[in-house]
Parts: sequence; C-alpha cells; structure tokens
Amino acid sequence: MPGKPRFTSVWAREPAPKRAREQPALSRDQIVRAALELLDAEGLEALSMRRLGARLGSGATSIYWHVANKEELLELVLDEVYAEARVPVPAEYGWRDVAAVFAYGLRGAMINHPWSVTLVGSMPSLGPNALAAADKLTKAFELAGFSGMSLDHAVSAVLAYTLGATMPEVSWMNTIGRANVDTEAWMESMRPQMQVAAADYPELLARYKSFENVDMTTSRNLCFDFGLVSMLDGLEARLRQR
Amino acid sequence: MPGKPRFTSVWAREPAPKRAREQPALSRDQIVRAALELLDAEGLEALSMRRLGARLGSGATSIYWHVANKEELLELVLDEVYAEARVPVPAEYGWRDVAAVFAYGLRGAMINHPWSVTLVGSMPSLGPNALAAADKLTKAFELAGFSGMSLDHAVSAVLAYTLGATMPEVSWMNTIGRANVDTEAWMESMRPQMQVAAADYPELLARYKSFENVDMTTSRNLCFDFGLVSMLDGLEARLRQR
DNA sequence: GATAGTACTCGGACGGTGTGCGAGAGATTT
DNA sequence: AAATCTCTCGCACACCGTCCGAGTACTATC
Repeated sequence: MPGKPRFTSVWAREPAPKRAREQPALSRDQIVRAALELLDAEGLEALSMRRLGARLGSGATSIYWHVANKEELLELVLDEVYAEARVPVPAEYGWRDVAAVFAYGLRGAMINHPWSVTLVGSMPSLGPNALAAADKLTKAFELAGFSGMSLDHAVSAVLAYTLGATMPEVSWMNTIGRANVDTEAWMESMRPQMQVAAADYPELLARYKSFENVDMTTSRNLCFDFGLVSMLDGLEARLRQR
Repeated sequence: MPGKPRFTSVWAREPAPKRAREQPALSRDQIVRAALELLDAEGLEALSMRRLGARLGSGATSIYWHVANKEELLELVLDEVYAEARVPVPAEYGWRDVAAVFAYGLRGAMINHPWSVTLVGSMPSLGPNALAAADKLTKAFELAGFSGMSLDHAVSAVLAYTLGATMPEVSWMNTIGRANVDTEAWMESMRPQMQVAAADYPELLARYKSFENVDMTTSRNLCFDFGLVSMLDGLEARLRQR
C-alpha cells in the first residue's frame, strides 16, 4: 500500500547508518566533495553518476549505498553552497550589517558555483547550512525589534531578494559560458543578437547601449546593492512605525 | 573553425523560415502549446521529445524542424509564463500599482505553472513577453520620476524580489506534490520530518508550530505582500530624496 | 505537362542517462 | 567455523536528446 505521498528529502533520513568498517573506501562527504569539484569544473550537466564514480575511482553504482538518489546528492551539494555564505554572529553587529553580509555572501557563493542557481529552482533549501543561516538571520532581526509574523517575513524578504537578484545574474553568466571572463568580449559578441531581440523596444536598447563602456561586474554590484539597500530601508521603516 | 563562442538563444533566430505549404501539419505555436499542456499536466520531467511527439500525433524528431533544441523549446514555453502576467498600461496607474499588479501576476503565473521555477534558474528570460513586461514596468517607473541607473535598478529590484519570493514557495509545492491541494494534509504529513530537520533549531521549530492553525496559502500571501510593500517603500524613499 | 526544388515528416540508430538487482568480497560478530 | 553485516560493482533495462538520410507532398519554373 503506497498510502499518501510522503515528504522526502535527504535531511529527513539518517545521514549514515553507522561507522562499521575502518575504511569504507567511500563516504558521503567524499562523494559530495567530488561532486562539488566536478560541478565547479564542468557544470551541472557534466555531473553523471558514472563520471562521478570514475572520478572517485569506483563503480558508478557504489555511490547508491551512501546516497539514495542523484537528487539527494544534489540536495547535499546545494547545501554546501549555503555553507559558503557566512553570517556574522548577531549580537555583535546591527541587523542591517548582518543582513548585508549574508546577502553578499550568498550572492558570492552562488556566483562561485554557477550551477547552484539551477538547483535552487528545483528543490527547497532545507539543509543544515541553509537552516543555520536562516536561524542566525532570524536571531539578528529579533534582536533588532522584529517580532511575530514580521520577523519571519522580514527574513524571507531579504532571502528572497538575494536569491531573485542573483539568479538572473548567474543565469546570464551561465549561458554566455563560464570560461569567458572577458566581459568586453562577450558584450561585443552579443550585441547584434541583442539588437534583434530588442528591436521592438528602442528605449530598452538605448539604455543598454549607454552601459557599454561601464564595467559590467561593478555595474551588477551596484544594481544588487541598490535593491538590497532599498529592501532594508523598507524593512527599517516597518520596524520604526511600531 | 569554431571561432569564439557565440551567444545563442531562440530569440536570436528567425522564428519561422516562411509560410510555404498550406498546412505544415506542425507549427511552432502548436508545439509550444502542446508542451505547455504536457508540462502543466505532468510536470517538467514528464516532457520528453518522444512524449511530446506522441501527443502531437507525429514523430518525435519532426519537432526538430521547428525548434532547434529541447532547450530552445523550453525557452519558448517559459516566455509563455511571462505572457500570463499582465502589466497595466503605465499612464493610467501609479507606479506602485503597476509594480504590484505585475508582481502578483507573475507570482500567480508561476504558481499556475510550477515547472517554470526550475526553468527561470536555468536560462535567462529574453523572450518577447518577458521583455514587454520589463519595458512596461520601466515606462511606469520613468513616469514616476526614476531616472538614470536608478530606473533600471528599481525595475530589477521588483523583478528580483518577485522571482526570489515565489521560487521557494513553488519549489516547496513541487516537492510536496502538485496533486495535493489539501494544505492541512501535507502539513500533517511532514511534521515529523520537520522536527527531525529542525531539531537543532528549537526557535525555528517553535515558530513553525505556531503557524499550524493558520491557513497556509493566505499566510504565504501575507508574507509575499509584506516583502513587496517593504521593497516598494524602500524604492519610494529613494524616489523622494532627490 | 514535365522537371526541379523546397518544405517538411519520420524511422532507425548512436551514445549517453539514472538506477534496480543480485552476486560477491571482506570484516565483525556469534 | 558459521553467520551476519557493510559495502562494491557489473550487468541490464528503459529511457533520453538528437543526428542522419530516405521519403513525401507541394510549389515554381521551364
């Protein structure tokens, strides 16, 4: 009897049955680390169980002893990205600083691991590192005076903006090709297509043309900061009015 | 000679060579429509070229005459989601109303088509409908007094928040299972795992427990609204101070 | 009306994919 | 010594995206 569909996630299962043999030759951590390397080096679609097995010097199906699914493996790897975004301890900094450091940290981590943006769209982030980050953020906001529903909502808002702002950025970089760090070059290479695409929107095109000679990454940073500060300002207003 | 890697996207190619035969038996629109149906009915991983071909009553490979790639097909389908988010004409409403209607519209469209969240993480949104929405939003903001870089940044901020807030919501719903509209039921079914996952964060758990008896969807709506209004407030402050 | 060309359709095949299964190896426990 | 547990892995299955080339039907030209 299948019963009602249950909620499944790596985080709901025992991480490892036990420590039995001295050297299990393969371990969950090892697998996750190797997967991370492969992903960083060759991207999401280069990660197959066979390739991962080869990199680990073991059979492809051996992995399935330590991990139930490919999807579970991806959950584990995604949480590693959240680990890269450090959150300062709440008591020592103001809530705005905590939020900003976290936001920049998460953005940086996602940019460092471009494959992660595809994953955040595919699965919820319930890993220990994601939870820890959310918890610390919540504590900082609580200390600042947020309470009740507003507390959760404020945390969610910062998280949402950070994710939503970073995702298209990285998505862009992904389609351009990760090897191409030369921003000027790809800007040049895509202009003709851009004109075709935006032919119906002369204003939009004009705007993008005017950005040609500003550095792309700093421009992106400014844009991110603008939105982040706006969000924090909006939250602060809500904090003061009560 | 491969040359430098070019920027490729559906939107940069000729949409259809010409109209030659009376009834080409298959058309790009038809394909996109069928794909949409299949996606809505059975989700992203149920969409294969063979299944799509079968649904169209044609061979799987026939599709490749009208569409270069599966990925291109997905770009086309994703843009259809943006089409579902109507943006009121700028001149008749204030910028906040325009932004809010768009944000709610896009969120609704993504919730209606849960597979879309995976796609927005995988590819940039450069389709005509996405561009049209961005253009109208920009016009409304310009009318309101935003200018220069702030204009783009403000539009990006609203877009980013909307995407980032909706994505986790839908991601959640996806893993729970789309057929399960009964919010109470799945809330019940996942509580034990939730406790395991959040065992290290008693405060977090306590907070979620306190939400047990409020309706999940209205709670989500409130959360979305909170963040959106905060963002708009922040933007408005920036608008006034100059 | 014959001929050439264009616009499509489609079956077959190729090289991949995730993963269930069962046989086995080696250490530990009884 | 026997049984049990932990872990590895080759094989096989069903399915995937898509290249290729032959085949069909319609249009344009002579």
